[in-house]
Amino acid sequence: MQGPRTVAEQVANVLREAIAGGTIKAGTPLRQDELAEQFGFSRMPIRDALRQLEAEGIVSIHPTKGAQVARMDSAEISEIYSLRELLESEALRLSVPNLAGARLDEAEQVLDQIDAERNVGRWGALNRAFHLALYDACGNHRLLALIEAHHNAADRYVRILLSNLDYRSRSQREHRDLLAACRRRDGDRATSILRQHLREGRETLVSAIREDGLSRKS
Amino acid sequence: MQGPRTVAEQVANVLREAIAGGTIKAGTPLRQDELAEQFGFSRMPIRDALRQLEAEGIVSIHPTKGAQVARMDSAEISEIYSLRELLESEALRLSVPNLAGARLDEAEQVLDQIDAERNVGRWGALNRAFHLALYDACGNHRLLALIEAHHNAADRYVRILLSNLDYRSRSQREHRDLLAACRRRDGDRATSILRQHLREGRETLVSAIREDGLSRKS
DNA sequence: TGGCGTATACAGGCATACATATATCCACAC
DNA sequence: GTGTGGATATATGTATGCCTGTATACGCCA
Repeated sequence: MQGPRTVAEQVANVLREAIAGGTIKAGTPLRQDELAEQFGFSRMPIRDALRQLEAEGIVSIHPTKGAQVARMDSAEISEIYSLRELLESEALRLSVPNLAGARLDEAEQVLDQIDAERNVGRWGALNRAFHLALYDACGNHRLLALIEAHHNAADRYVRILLSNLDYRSRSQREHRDLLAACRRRDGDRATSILRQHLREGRETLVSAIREDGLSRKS
Repeated sequence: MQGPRTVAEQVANVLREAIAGGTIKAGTPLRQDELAEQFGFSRMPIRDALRQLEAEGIVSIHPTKGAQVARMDSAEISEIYSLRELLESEALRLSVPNLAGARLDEAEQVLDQIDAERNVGRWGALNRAFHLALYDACGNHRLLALIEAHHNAADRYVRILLSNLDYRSRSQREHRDLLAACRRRDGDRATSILRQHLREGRETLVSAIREDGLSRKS
């Protein structure tokens, strides 16, 4: 696994992280000239990067009007969480019977890291790593790719969730319950916990967005 | 609804149709300057078009190695059909209670068009139109977008299916059964028919690909 | 004779330059 | 004073050229 081979990929990675971390807010116009100057490259690789991010649903591009960080209202958040529930419960169901013990140990280590991690910015990535580790043995690469894409799309909102300490500790309890069910090879129980986990995440997030007025459509 | 606003979109549409229709076979390298000369434009909009098609999973791009029409082996076809089963049965389940009678009439007209249509190239689009009409009232735009994306990705293989007259007549019978269940608002029966419909499609396609040796991985 | 290194050719990534579309603002007419 | 039309500015879309990386083939050395 080697790093990005093209400038466009590097730019896409930096922008994705900046957007997920909240450095660049939703609705911010992403001007090609501006970004090109900031990154020290020409507009071409920036164009490629923006197209890639558009495909990931992180930015939206309108011809001749340019790109901006995709705005999401609570309805879209809700849609993404519904899809996560559908996709991830299926992946988990397929994965549990094939999950190697080593993979479960890895997942547990990730949970310990989350408990120990003090840098808020890392929680999003660790949270994703935990979930993906459990689905890894599902045997459907495209399903995994879809799940990862939806994690990316919702990442900056998940980080809002995780910055809430109450939610975070409850989330960790559910994570450990989920892991235990996987160790028992109890796929039904595991998917049930996962669905509940995601439903709570959606509800917490939607109400947080509603009251903070983060929701605005273009 | 206006046509493509940029050259890149036009090129992407033409390439997508050419690939879906079998004019450009799987594994064919898509060279930028070659396509640029054929289309009469420069390489830049062709690059943009290829990036977009890559995002749709129709072509695969490797840095410094260029783009080629994505090869799919029977395992990937199988993955796509599993995802279609998951996504479309959920969409149908959500949609059935809200389906307007007018939408069902439209779907029925599409079925009549399929029976009447003699141009094989049109069947793929009509088949997609029928399915999407049934899911239209599911209320989740992202789910619909995912379903449409998977239809595009598998389109050229679905056309192989539909060129088989036996499969096509059986498919039409299932389509009409499906429509009838929707009219009765019997969501459970409808999703059951849909799952069976997709499973048969997958099996027919996988065995057809296996014996025709269409499957080769890069 | 076989394997490794180098050279050459080809294709894609990136930069620079030019064209075009859209939005905004100002002026003029009603 | 308001509305409309045109001009201008700005940002994106497109064209072209150069550079770099990779693959392949040939030659040399072991």
